[in-house]
Amino acid sequence: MINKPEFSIPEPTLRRLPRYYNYLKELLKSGREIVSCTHIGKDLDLDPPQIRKDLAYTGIRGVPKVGYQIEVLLNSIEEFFGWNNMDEAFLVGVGNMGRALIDYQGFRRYGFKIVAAFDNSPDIIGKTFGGVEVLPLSKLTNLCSRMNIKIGVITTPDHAAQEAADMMIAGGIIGIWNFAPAEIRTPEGVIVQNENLATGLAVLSKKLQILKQSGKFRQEVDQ
Amino acid sequence: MINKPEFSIPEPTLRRLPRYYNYLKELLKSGREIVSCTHIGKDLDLDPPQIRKDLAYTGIRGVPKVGYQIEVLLNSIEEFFGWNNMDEAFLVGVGNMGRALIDYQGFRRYGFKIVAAFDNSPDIIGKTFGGVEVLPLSKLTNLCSRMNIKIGVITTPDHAAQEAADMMIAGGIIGIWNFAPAEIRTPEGVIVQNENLATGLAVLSKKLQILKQSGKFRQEVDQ
DNA sequence: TTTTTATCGATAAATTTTTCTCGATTACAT
DNA sequence: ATGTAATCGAGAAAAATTTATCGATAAAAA
Ligand SMILES: NC(=O)c1ccc[n+]([C@@H]2O[C@H](COP(=O)([O-])OP(=O)(O)OC[C@H]3O[C@@H](n4cnc5c(N)ncnc54)[C@H](O)[C@@H]3O)[C@@H](O)[C@H]2O)c1
Ligand SMILES: NC(=O)c1ccc[n+]([C@@H]2O[C@H](COP(=O)([O-])OP(=O)(O)OC[C@H]3O[C@@H](n4cnc5c(N)ncnc54)[C@H](O)[C@@H]3O)[C@@H](O)[C@H]2O)c1
Repeated sequence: MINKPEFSIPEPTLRRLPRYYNYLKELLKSGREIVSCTHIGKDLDLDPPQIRKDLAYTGIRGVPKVGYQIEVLLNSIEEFFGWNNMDEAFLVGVGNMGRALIDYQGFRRYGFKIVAAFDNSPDIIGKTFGGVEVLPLSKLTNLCSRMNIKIGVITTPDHAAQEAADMMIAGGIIGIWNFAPAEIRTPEGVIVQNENLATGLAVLSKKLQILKQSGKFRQEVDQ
Repeated sequence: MINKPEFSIPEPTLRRLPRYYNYLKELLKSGREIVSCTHIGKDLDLDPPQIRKDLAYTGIRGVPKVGYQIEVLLNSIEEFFGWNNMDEAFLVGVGNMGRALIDYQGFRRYGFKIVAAFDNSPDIIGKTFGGVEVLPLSKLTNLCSRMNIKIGVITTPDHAAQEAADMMIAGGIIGIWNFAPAEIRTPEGVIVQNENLATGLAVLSKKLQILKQSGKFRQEVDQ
């Protein structure tokens, strides 16, 4: 890897934490107030020491023989990710996927909200989805810097992804959540998070292939 | 990890391969016929030896000083994943995300096709999206086993995910691609691939947070 | 009160994954 | 032809991550 930031938190840990969060949120809802790593491990099919280590990254401490208070744990994860202060984002490409993301309220929990959407199709410009009006692409860069938006979501067709990224970066965006299966070139200091759904599909189908060949093995898998 | 199948292929490799594939497909389109790992590494910001090792898992061999023939490489990856023979899948929960997936033709490339969709809402049952008619849930299990479907996609609300999974499994499904951020309990021999989008979002926002604090670092990130 | 048991934190060991090294191979230039 | 440079494959080394171990602690039981 040529470009590797100084990251003290292991990325696998970073990826597991939201899962714990969801799980704990449900657990709290179900009436439980305290939980141990052993218990979590059983439900999530993970090793308790790993869970303990992951949770420790958020700064939390458990009590021997007892475990963790779920509410405190949830707060600790929220704090760790900074989900308390909302990140406002722009989205480019209001097709099927774009609309799904705009409509979806579930990301609020993670301090994430799409506040404006852009498209180049006259058929879509002017329409409103989930309370967000679709604006012409030409307004993207300017509005972006005026509103001081730092996160952009790309849901354009693949061939338009680079162009969308360029406009976002020109507007001051430094974090791009890219759903197009396309490589985006960006200057230093811009983070691209590729959300390539085909990856999960490929992993699943390969595992299935192996399963079919070599006799049954066990379930469970993360993203 | 309690349940760990005998997997000879590293999962990170499995996750990088579709990315190579997309990239190489574009490269071929652009007129290039041969490529070296050094070249790929520059575009994808990965180390050449790693790429070489990843590609070797598909059984391909390169030529020193030259590299790989892109077309052969693409075939090798297709073969490796078995993308040549189509996997037919069922989908449950025809909301925003479900419709996006049904409409999307891009997964054909990976030997994946949604052939039937199910919902419990009378408003949606009977409608057609992307040539796929929405059927009532009650028909799922039976049709599933009759058509010998092995892969199911869950895009229901979180609270309905387990129920959907149970019906799928009753119908003989052994691979579940789950978009609901919920834990699904399955019997042994069923593979669950969780596609939790919040994971990517959390990783992005955490990296951004670190970036903002500790001065600029570099871009690039995979899913 | 004392013993037993579950769980924690810290650290060590094992495993997995990435990165490096080096000899071999091939194209291209001299 | 011969030498040079780019790239490969295989295996070693390094780094990261996961898993195991162990003493400490607190709750519950005896
Ligand atoms: N739909 C899915 O399930 C799915 C799955 C995996 C990946 N993706 C990827 O997500 C992206 C969007 O997919 P989709 O299904 O929503 O596609 P879509 O065709 O439904 O939507 C694309 C939208 O982008 C707009 N657009 C086109 N060119 C543009 C440009 N230059 N600038 C701004 N907007 C532009 C179009 O007007 C349209 O509204 C694609 O890259 C696709 O590969 C989608
Ligand atoms: N939309 C997004 O961008 C997004 C992002 C991340 C995760 N998700 C997850 O994907 C899932 C679907 O999201 P969505 O935005 O498409 O929701 P949605 O509300 O648009 O669609 C849900 C669909 O499921 C159907 N449904 C409800 N109960 C059902 C049941 N018991 N059996 C079968 N069908 C049932 C509903 O009729 C509806 O058509 C949710 O779990 C959500 O958390 C969505």
